[in-house]
Amino acid sequence: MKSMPRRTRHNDPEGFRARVLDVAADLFQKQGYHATSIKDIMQAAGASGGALHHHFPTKKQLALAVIRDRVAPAVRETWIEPLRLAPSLGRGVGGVFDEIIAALEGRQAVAGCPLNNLALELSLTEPDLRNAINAVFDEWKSILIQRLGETRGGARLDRAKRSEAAEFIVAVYSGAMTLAKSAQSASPLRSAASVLARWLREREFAL
Amino acid sequence: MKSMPRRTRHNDPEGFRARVLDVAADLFQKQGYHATSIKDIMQAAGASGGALHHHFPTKKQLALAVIRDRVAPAVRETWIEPLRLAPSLGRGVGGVFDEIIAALEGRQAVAGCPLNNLALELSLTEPDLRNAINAVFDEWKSILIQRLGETRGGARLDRAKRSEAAEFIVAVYSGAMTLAKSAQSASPLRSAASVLARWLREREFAL
DNA sequence: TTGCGAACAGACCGGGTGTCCTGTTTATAG
DNA sequence: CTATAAACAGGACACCCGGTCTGTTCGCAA
Repeated sequence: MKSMPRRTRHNDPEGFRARVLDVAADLFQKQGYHATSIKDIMQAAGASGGALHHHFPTKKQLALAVIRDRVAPAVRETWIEPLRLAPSLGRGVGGVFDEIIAALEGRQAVAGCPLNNLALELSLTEPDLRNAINAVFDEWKSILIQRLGETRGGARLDRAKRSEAAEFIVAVYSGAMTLAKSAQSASPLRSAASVLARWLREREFAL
Repeated sequence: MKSMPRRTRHNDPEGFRARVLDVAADLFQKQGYHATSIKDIMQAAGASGGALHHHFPTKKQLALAVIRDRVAPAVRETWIEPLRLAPSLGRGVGGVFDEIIAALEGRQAVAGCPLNNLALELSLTEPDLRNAINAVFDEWKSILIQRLGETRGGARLDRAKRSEAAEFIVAVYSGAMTLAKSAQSASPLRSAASVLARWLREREFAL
């Protein structure tokens, strides 16, 4: 059990861990996993090699923690929860796209979806990381399948067809973000959002 | 001008260059750019350091050549040309998906789309490579826009809307391939193909 | 045949990689 | 207060990275 918080504390493993994960998640997204050295992370986080190694024995384990404790929560926060709380699926999907596009226009560079980035760089060579990444995609798909079932059009479909539609929505977003990163522009996301919204309406998946 | 081909030739710059590009394209796709060392390439191609450096002074220039001389032609061969020659856009898109899915099932691992892989790993940090990658995406979009204009549904759209639809198709494929690589399964591609085919039909983009 | 530049071989370099190890400090339980 | 383990510091480690350098061989043209 944790003791009461002390005013003056020098050893702060949780704070340290959080700082390192923040920095690593940021650098992994901006530079990629292999292009980021642990020295980069040490310097950006103000961490010593010993401390880093104490909390994350290997770079791979650090990446796993980044996926579990940073990337997955980020997807939940920007996609899954808004989808769960939205009044309708159409509003939910549209709202998420709008949020992401708005956030993108505030920045000067399009870094892409962190889940996509790590998925393409690591899923083929690192099975452990692939599983962790895949779990997030599945969670994402699940909420879409669920909410799809509540729509007029979705109610007409069996589970397999609903799964198809959910996968399709995720694919549209992932692909549009890939194009956006390559073009360094939010425009592909706007296109995708517009076409996808119409698709949802026409198939009666919107409400 | 090239001279007549000799029987016994020891210096074979074109053959050497082709071998290196083949090997590099393969390793870049299977392991990623940063995870592939030039030593890996030397060993797999049976090339000496001096020869490699003579043809490709830096790793980045090798990557650029891989994109221009291997990745771009691959996209042209698997996507652009079939699209150009297809009797209709719907047949074209459907046929390409079928081909890719069939090719995937022959392999034991899903390595993903080489253009996607390189785009996400390099486009943010290497502007030169990003431009080369982006050019391929544009070429891909162009043929889609052109053929879209020949369809009943596409003829009703202005250039901007046609561009939106073209970007959408590319995004669906890219995203589905990302999911396929992450899941190590062709199933997301099958889902995407099915939903996309219906979308093309309903919007009268099929023929 | 000879001259010469392109094609290639292989050693070499400085710097960086991820990981480990030896200490030292800190917090807490007894 | 003392014992003990966790939290941290920082250097050492062996290896590998991308790139360069010098030297040799080849092909062709004069």
